[in-house]
Amino acid sequence: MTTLPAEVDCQLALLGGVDGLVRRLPSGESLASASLVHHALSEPLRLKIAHALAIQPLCVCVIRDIVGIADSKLSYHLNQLKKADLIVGEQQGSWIIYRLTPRGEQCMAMGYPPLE
Amino acid sequence: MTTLPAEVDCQLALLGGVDGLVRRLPSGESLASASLVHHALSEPLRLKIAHALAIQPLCVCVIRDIVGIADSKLSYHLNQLKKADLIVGEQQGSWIIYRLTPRGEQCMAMGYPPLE
DNA sequence: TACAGAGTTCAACATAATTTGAATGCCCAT
DNA sequence: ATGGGCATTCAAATTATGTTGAACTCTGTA
Repeated sequence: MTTLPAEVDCQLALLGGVDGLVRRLPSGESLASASLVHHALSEPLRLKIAHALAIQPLCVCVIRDIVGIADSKLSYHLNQLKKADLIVGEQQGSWIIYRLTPRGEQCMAMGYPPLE
Repeated sequence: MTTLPAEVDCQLALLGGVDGLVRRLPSGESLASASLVHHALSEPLRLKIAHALAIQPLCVCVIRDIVGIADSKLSYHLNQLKKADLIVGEQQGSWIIYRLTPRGEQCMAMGYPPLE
């Protein structure tokens, strides 16, 4: 009598048991960094903003027209995207123009997640 | 005097203004569905579990050994991944074996997000 | 039937994320 | 140097999410 289902036990043995499998997983830092990106895009509002910026750079007032929310709320969400290094804002005259960072471009270009 | 920064205004005009840009964005449903996936993977713990299941199907007790958390907490997070349609559990004898769904496979295979 | 192992569920609690509106900062034209 | 437009910041209130441990379900076995 084994202590695990055969299907699991057998494949796991080939990897070197639980330890072997664990060694093939991304590091804690990689997981933490990746989960920050997921978190930033886990709000439909922020995802929409990211998609809009994937089309072209935009100033805050146009983004506001696109998503239809109050300024302070928008600032909050732009900040979340900034913290994940997906967007940056650059002052131009009295406007601030947001655009995707290189990382943001890469992320948006992957077409992730795949459609259902 | 324009009411928008030239860079933004000019490109926006080519798309048909704000309306034109909005028409090129994913639908509300697409955004909602995509954000569910991001949300499910926005916790390092859940992301780790997804990576482990990308290597091979596993029963709950092995997943517990991998992530080192209490049963009830693990159940909660497995359930979050299930709700996003990334994993499924199948009873086999006294164990439940979790594996990635086709959608989960697709997502994990994309190597998203790209490394910093 | 009764028991043990494998997982889940539940409700109470703790923590974290989001919303709101008022106050503020910055830039530019007058 | 004042005013108006554009945008951010802050603290308070709300809501969403995650954690905990005890109770429960289900399966296989004696």
